[in-house]
Amino acid sequence: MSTWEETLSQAGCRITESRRAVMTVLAQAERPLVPQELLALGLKLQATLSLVTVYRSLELFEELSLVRRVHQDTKCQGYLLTAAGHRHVLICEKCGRAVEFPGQDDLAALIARVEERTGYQVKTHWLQLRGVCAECQ
Amino acid sequence: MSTWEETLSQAGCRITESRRAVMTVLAQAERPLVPQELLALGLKLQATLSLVTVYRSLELFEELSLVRRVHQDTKCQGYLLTAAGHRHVLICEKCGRAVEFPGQDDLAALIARVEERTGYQVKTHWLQLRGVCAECQ
DNA sequence: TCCCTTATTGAAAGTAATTTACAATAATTA
DNA sequence: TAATTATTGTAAATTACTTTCAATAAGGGA
Repeated sequence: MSTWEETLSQAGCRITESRRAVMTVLAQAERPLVPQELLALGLKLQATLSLVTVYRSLELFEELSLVRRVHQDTKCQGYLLTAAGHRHVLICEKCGRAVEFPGQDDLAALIARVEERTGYQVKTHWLQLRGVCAECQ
Repeated sequence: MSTWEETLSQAGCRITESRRAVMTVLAQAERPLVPQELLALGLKLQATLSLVTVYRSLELFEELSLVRRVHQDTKCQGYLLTAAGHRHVLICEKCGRAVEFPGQDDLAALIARVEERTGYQVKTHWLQLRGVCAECQ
């Protein structure tokens, strides 16, 4: 039983073929995928998969922090598997390939300074880099 | 003639009542607004304003860097006036109020390290913080 | 100041994205 | 294995956004 299946079980959710298909596609993807893409790829694994189920699966996975939403300048909506302990995303603007990297400590000082300046209490942060990957350069 | 009007003129665009209404609403807002909200508030200033024009104005303003798009967890698409020289946004998760802050230098070291590790060449970055503002604490 | 050019606008229709309703199906637990 | 009920797919509904096109109004020049 893989990690995500345990997470689902513990949350009282069922492990279905549809969810398995969506998860498998996400696990094999190396760039953020939109619901339509997930459907197209997922259909190869689960012939009866529907777009509605893709949306519902993503909603559930996101709640359980198994998946993260990646935003882009114009269109938002790309989903990526959450790599444990890694928080930030770097996307290639040519091929779309995404890698995650840690970077919490680097931001600690910045966040402390911002809190002091603004009076806000910072709860979460969200950093996304965009560039060109080694192969596309 | 205000700054944004000059920017528009120099780009060969006309200063219209509709654009003025959208800009005025944005200037008075202290949190990111979605197109629908901009329409509702803008109608008080320009009775014939339409949603289509709100979309088109935002598109133009964004091209000219007068306005920036802010992304939120679920709903994407919120627009905020660009504060000159400031790059990052901090949003209160209770009242939605947003403040901007500089923070380029802080990230330079992080970005350099990520480039080295991943082989990517980082072009742009995008940082958004979420927390609770002084009044909502 | 008035006219002329043409960028800009709103209405309406079109397309795409996302959500909801509901009966049928399949995952789990006893 | 049977019973319970979460989950699914279909279809329809809603929302978000874009395009078309004729009417309007901004602003440069007479």
